[in-house]
Amino acid sequence: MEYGWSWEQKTLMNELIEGMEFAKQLRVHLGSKSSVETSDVLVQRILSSYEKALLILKGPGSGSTTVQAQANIGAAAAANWGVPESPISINGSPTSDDFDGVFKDNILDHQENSKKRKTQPRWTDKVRVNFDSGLEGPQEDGFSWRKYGQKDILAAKYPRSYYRCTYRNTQNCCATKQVQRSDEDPTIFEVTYRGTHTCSHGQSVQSVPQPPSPEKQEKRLNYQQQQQSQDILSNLRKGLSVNTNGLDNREMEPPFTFQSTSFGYMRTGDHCFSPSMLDENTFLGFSSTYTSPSTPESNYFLCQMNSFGDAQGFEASLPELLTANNSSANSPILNMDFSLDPAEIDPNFLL
DNA sequence: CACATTTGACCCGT
DNA sequence: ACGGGTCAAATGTG
Repeated sequence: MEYGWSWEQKTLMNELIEGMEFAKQLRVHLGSKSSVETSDVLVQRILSSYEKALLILKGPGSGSTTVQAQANIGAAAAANWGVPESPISINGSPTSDDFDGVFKDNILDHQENSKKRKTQPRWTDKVRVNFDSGLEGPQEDGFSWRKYGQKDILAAKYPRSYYRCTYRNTQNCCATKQVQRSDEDPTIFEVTYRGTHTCSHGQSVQSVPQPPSPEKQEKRLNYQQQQQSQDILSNLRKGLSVNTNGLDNREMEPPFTFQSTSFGYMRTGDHCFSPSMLDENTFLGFSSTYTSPSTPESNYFLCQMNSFGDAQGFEASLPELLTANNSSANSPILNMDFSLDPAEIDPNFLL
């Protein structure tokens, strides 16, 4: 659908430009040693913009994709185990059908849901958990998921967990995901996403305050965002080094929630890039929007790129990657003429 | 109290 | 009929 593409392009363009602007502002602010709060806000806005842009690029894709990442898992007390998440798995453009399914079918009724299930975009990521490393607690990808079921799968050794967006009811956000631990390699989790988020929460944490809402979840999110801000800055100052603490490695139900952030992913077979490759000291595994208040410490995914040509991402510098991205992208969106000059971005600008 | 998780039951597609 | 996916009451948590 051309209309769809046009809309996506516009939105993507805006997000990228916005993100770049915020990045520039942040650099200025950092240079002038402005307040932590200002930097904090800017960081959030940057990440928000890029994540939204990537979300657009991600699209539903077709078929399954594979992403492997090493997550630093921390021990968590709760019995709920989190899941590796990769909300931003760039996988080309969505089909119009996919988007129609997501944006139009908001009526929650069983038959509609069944119908929707078929038309919703769906993609799978594989995330590897590094059990040697630790994770303090649940981490999320910026989306807020709520577990609504668990099922033993016939052919699978481990149960499959079902999650849906927390804001399904309040915002008709029908995104869901399934998490299945791999039989062969228990450190790998296959996360199947269905639908895209239409909610205004989670990944797209806006610098603009959430619209005043009577819903209690809003309050909670605000608190979480504050936590995020603190964590983000904290991590930035620490150079975002990987945090690894003990992990309670349970057989069936890892008591952790970990996440791969939208920055930590790339999907196999795609020509897209992962922002986490931009600078392993700054962006790598940087969760800009995790919403769990229980996870002050971040855990990061060290992505093992399965693709991006030769999986050399970690060695590449930001400018190189940006150049590569521009040249390798065959997405019309990426070919848009926005003046992203690699030289303008200091790979360490966030440090 | 308000949220999330657990888990058995139910629904639906194959 | 079977298995995967979802619902919803019970339960847990802060």
